[in-house]
Amino acid sequence: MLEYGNLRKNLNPHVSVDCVIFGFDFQELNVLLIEREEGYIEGNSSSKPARGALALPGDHIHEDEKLDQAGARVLKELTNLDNIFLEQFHAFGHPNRVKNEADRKWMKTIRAEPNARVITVAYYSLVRLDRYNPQASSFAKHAAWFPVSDIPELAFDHNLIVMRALEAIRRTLMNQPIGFELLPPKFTLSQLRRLYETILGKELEKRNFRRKILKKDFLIPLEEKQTGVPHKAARLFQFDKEKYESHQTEKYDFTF
Amino acid sequence: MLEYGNLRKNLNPHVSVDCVIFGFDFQELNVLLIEREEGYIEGNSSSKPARGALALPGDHIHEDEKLDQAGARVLKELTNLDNIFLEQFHAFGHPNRVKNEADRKWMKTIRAEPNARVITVAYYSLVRLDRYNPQASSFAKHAAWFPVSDIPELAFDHNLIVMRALEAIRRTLMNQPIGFELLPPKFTLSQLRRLYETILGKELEKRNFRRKILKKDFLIPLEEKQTGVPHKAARLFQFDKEKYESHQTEKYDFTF
DNA sequence: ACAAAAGTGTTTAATTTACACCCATGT
DNA sequence: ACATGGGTGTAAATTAAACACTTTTGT
Repeated sequence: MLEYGNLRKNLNPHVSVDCVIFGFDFQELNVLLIEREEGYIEGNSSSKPARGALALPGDHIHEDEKLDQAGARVLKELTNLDNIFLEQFHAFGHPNRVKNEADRKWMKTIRAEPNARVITVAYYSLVRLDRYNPQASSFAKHAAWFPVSDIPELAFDHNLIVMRALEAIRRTLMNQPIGFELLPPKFTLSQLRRLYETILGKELEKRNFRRKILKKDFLIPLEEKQTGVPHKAARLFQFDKEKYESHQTEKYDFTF
Repeated sequence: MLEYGNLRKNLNPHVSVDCVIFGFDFQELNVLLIEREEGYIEGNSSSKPARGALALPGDHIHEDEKLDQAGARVLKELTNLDNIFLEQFHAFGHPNRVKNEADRKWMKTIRAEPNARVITVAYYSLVRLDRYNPQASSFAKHAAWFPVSDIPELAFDHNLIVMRALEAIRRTLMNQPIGFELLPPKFTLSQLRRLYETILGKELEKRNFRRKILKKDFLIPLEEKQTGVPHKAARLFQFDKEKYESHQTEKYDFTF
């Protein structure tokens, strides 16, 4: 259980982690943001968020905690999910990144050392929306999904962090099959393609995409089909992580 | 000028930067390591480095300094070079990363807070050996190049950091033309190919490499040739950064 | 003359691209 | 019946891979 505000012990006031949690609703790529409130957990969630009242989920690290653990803890506290894809992508440390007036005012209410310079280590995380249960966590009423195409103004340098996370996920998407982390275990090839199109911001030709991705040989075609759709039901596939990892082979190709 | 040891002010004892500085001598990829000595600068450089006496160049950040600035400062102090390729690739923060006995003993002699947990933000840097002048800096006699194929045991978690830097440079080498940062302004295609072969640890076919890299259209062929080589002199080329950046176009391709 | 690396082309296979129609399902 | 997305194949162009001999230079 979390102790909050100035009361928390074993907390390193100089280093934090922030998580850019992505979710895909088959239409858009979304980021989970929290509405910050005085007192961290308690507070009235009914008031409209003021300008800059939204932020990435994050926390200071504990003194005896690895960075990845801290990231996983933040994710767990917010979503109640374990074993979620989570990858560090950049550290942000501008000397004034937590020093603007609005942010400082808020920090004074919740931080032991509100004037300290804070370096943050940023992670991006991929969550299947069907796993995210807003009831599961005490933070839930403070968190909401925002489409990446329309992120509001955020606290600190969090808009920058979201942008960098997007760049990181786009880069990685083509080099590692991370897209599956955003889809349910069984999915259609069109859903997969739309995921790629959404993240890359680019249309992909249906037949060619299908051929390419199936050639990779880590997609297991199921006998199952979609149901309840007002058109021909699509075959469902499963991602075979084992197969991917065993077939994994270094490949070098100039892409510049 | 650097103030050292416990006397340094404005220094953040919780966060450091470390630089993995790569250099290419046309044979091997090398890393610049420093021999750590009590008192940081002063000390006898004639004694043999003891086990674990080598480390990556690094320093704590200053309170008013950006992370990238801190990295550039470390590089500058060690090599007297400005405007060098330098890229952050990972933050390391294991709670015990600076807590082993040998390391702690040494830290007590030079650090204001030897017991503090230190998160380090790691950079890799690419330096042309012809620019590195060992006379230029007061650290020079403490620094030496080591081939990446034979890195000795290093302080802290620096062996891990070097490994991760190598992975990062290999990944980036095929996606961005960073290799040129390791070569003199004028180079032959064989030198360029050997650079790629060395970093990737893999032979590349001469004619195909030549065709591929020339098609990229950012190599300017010069009228000049090599001299003093006991074989047919090769044509020299220059990398045209402007041209690269203008031709720069997003390209998506599955490489998994 | 010899050793050593430079420079050059072609053939074959694999991959990429562009493109259009019928099918199955729910309303 | 109609609207919606599912599913399929081919031809042409491009790119990748494999491969060997002649040239130039210093010793």
